[in-house]
Amino acid sequence: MPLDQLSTTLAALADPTRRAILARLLMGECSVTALAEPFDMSMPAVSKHLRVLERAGLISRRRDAQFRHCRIEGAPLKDVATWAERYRHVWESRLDRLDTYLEQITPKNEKRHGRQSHRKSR
Amino acid sequence: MPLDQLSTTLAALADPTRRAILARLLMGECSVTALAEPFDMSMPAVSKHLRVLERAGLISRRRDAQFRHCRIEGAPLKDVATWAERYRHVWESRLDRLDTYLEQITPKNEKRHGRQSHRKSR
DNA sequence: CGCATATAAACCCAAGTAGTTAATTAACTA
DNA sequence: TAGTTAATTAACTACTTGGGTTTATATGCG
Repeated sequence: MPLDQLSTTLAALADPTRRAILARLLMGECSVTALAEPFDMSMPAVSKHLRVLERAGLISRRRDAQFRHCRIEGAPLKDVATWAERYRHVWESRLDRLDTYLEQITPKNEKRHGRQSHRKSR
Repeated sequence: MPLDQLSTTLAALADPTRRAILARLLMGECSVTALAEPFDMSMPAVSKHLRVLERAGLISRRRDAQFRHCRIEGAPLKDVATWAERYRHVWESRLDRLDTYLEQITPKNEKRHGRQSHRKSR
């Protein structure tokens, strides 16, 4: 039930066809037919993917005669990058145990971080 | 249909509950019960979210007595950040090149059809 | 052993998604 | 005006997902 913007964006990106469409749009605007060409898929299927991308704000469309030209929009991608950056230290640190990281920010706490009062027995 | 790793990761992240779980794990390892506490949701529901996160490689679990401690894993998040970086110039360049391209194919009396205008004088 | 706690598994259900083909709208062209 | 092309909408099927309950399993303790 992704109601928030970031969830909508990530859901839209969680499909290889849609990411391929975005990659194609990196080269410039494109009509729907041209976008559909690389895929072994009917036009309506591509059209639905485009609607998902548009709803997520990842593309915009404009009419040009009988064509609809699609264009990539960067803002939601920036949100994704910004969100992921929060976790940079997780993949950059060589720590085997995040406990060590925790101790850096809460030095006096010897307990585990759960709020339950059970003590470990080993 | 996400068979590839990145699609699986993005699908797992496209849920606010699961992102909240990851944010919580940023503070350190945590039992399932402690992770579930902030959510108005049954334990099995949380357990399912954890399974999705684990399948995506975003967390790992270890048994500790009757507890399962969850730990965040950074590698898939790095993949997301790396993927998004490909599009950095899209959100940083304010689409100068695409504007130029647009002007080539449509004279300046064309009308925007949908969203906010990215047209700017520069 | 018997009970409590922690978590997972199995099953149901409603809603969403991804694809299809067929029909429809919109715009150009002759 | 009719015909062609571009793209979307409609109607349908199959599958997945996120939630719920209920049941099962594993561990620790008295």
